[in-house]
Amino acid sequence: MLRTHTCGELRKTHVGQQATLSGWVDKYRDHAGIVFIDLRDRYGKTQAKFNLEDNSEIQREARGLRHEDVISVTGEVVARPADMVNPKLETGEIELRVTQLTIQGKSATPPFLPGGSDLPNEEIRLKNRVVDLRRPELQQALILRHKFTKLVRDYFDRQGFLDIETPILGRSTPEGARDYLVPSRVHEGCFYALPQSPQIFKQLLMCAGYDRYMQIARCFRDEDLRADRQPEFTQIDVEMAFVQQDDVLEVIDGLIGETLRNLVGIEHPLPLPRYSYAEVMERFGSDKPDMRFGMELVDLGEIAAHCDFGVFSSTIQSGGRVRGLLAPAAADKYTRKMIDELTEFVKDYGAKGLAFLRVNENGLDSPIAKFFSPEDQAAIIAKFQAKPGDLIFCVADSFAVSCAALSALRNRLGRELKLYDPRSFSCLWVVDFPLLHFDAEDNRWVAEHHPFCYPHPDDVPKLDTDPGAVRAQSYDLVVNGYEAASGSIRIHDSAIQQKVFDLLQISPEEAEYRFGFLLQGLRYGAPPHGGIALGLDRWVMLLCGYDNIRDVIAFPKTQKASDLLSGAPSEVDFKQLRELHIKLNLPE
RNA sequence: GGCCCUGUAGCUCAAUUGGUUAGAGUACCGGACUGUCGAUCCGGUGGUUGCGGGUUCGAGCCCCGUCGGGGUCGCCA
Repeated sequence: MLRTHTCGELRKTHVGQQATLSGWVDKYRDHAGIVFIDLRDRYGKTQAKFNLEDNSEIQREARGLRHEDVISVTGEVVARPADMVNPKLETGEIELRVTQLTIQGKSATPPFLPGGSDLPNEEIRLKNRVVDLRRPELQQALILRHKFTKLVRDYFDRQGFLDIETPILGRSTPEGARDYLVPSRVHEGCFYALPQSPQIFKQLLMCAGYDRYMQIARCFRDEDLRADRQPEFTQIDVEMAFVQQDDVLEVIDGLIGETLRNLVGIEHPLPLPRYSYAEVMERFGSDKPDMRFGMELVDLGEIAAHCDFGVFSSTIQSGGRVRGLLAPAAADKYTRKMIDELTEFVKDYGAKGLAFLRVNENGLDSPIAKFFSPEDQAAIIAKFQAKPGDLIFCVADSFAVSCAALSALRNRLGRELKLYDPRSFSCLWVVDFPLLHFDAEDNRWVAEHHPFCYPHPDDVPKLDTDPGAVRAQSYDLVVNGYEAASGSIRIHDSAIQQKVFDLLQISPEEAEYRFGFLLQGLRYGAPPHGGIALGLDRWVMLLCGYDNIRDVIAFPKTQKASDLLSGAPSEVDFKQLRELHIKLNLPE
């Protein structure tokens, strides 16, 4: 071994022992007669000391060491003089008095220093990912990711789940996200699709009798990226047979409890609270509300309907909603200019404007206050339970727009007003999603989750009469405002499946052509089953307290889905294309 | 596809708002220094201001286009 200990390991108890450490030169301090090297590996840092009197040859060599050189050093672990202890280092009570030095790998001048305080921009970091990955923050994130996946596998193993792999090269299925396609050499003109999720395969495994399945599965979706979305990402994929919705939620409750307890030391109350989709949309305007703080939406419909403010009253008349939220003690914190900025912000979500009301000792102070009678002003204050110094924002629009605008505003205000501890966790289930929504553009019903999602038993009759009111047996796990998992009970009854296909305007022939292999699986004795998938990258991001998943992925892609390190995607040889029967037809 | 932010030395940033030779810290190179830990001190190298046009006596700064990076809306069953 080229080391006897790691760079995070040595303590006062090792004093007097011989030790060999290997690692990267994090910092060097050259005093001519004495040279200090902070040697770094993923376990920590240890100071190596090269004294002229100990060995002049090695000491001279040490003076040539530079950042990121890889070296091995051997010597005696010695206690530092009391006034030379470095409390910032775990190993700060000792140092290694070096008598042997091997330069294992000299480094070219690095583009930036992993130990530096100024972080370069992300483009530089991604192009030089090897250097970036040496940063302790990134190393800790990947270590936590490992601990999480291990905890997940152990948890499901204890519960009797089998880890089974499913194909990466699959069949393109319609609906859902855009597929990544892989051309077939053997089958001219045919393509595989990379899985958006192992959805159909895990259902087939249920039909095949593997009644508890889990997999940490890579998924691919060719859609635009976000801070929490990569084109390839990892799901903790779970499916269970002979279960109902409560059974799935219970298993996941246990996993979440164990995860938060073991990885971040938080006892989250269990079972996780459950809210209906209708309730969270009404109270928070979002199907993934951040419950670390309150600031619930308040309905002003009654007052708006009869007030003199035309924007409000006409919205109510045309079937829209007037709702608002209260920013506590924010009246002085938001100047008119800042409120104008918030108005622009909500316009991104379709709102046409943002009304605001400052609450003071005398009532409401606002350009629109004059439209409200003293009684209505008092009623508004009462509804919001407003106190002097508070600031009320209102949006008048369709239900959908008021939800989108106010929930975005709520998240922003919660963050800006520091209404919650960013290290805290708030997890909840959202259940009873609608099964379908009507796509006005295409003039048809579209599955909210996916076409195999079982309707709520009480709502099955409504499939014929009022499809929009049918609830699904589907559920999302929401953590700090992120969709952290999503799943459903699946249809295993071919008559109901047919009914859903009918609503989705998928003909029997088309269904057979597109999902024949699933329908065939369901035909030969299908058990009731359901499952869920957790977004692994998002979970690790949340556990780390980060706000983008690139910092928990070793080699992530940019917003344009390219890998700046390897240069993917790239052009390929004409020969490769010819073998695949592909002719390029590029835009001008 | 839309909107917003961004690109100046290897890296992090500045440049008195259009004005002379684009600066600083750090890294790198050379020198001094035997207890530093953001070592210190002295000196030095380093720039097609992402790229291409335009306006102007004059552009890092203004305009148009384009490329890269980030955020977001649409999109993501």
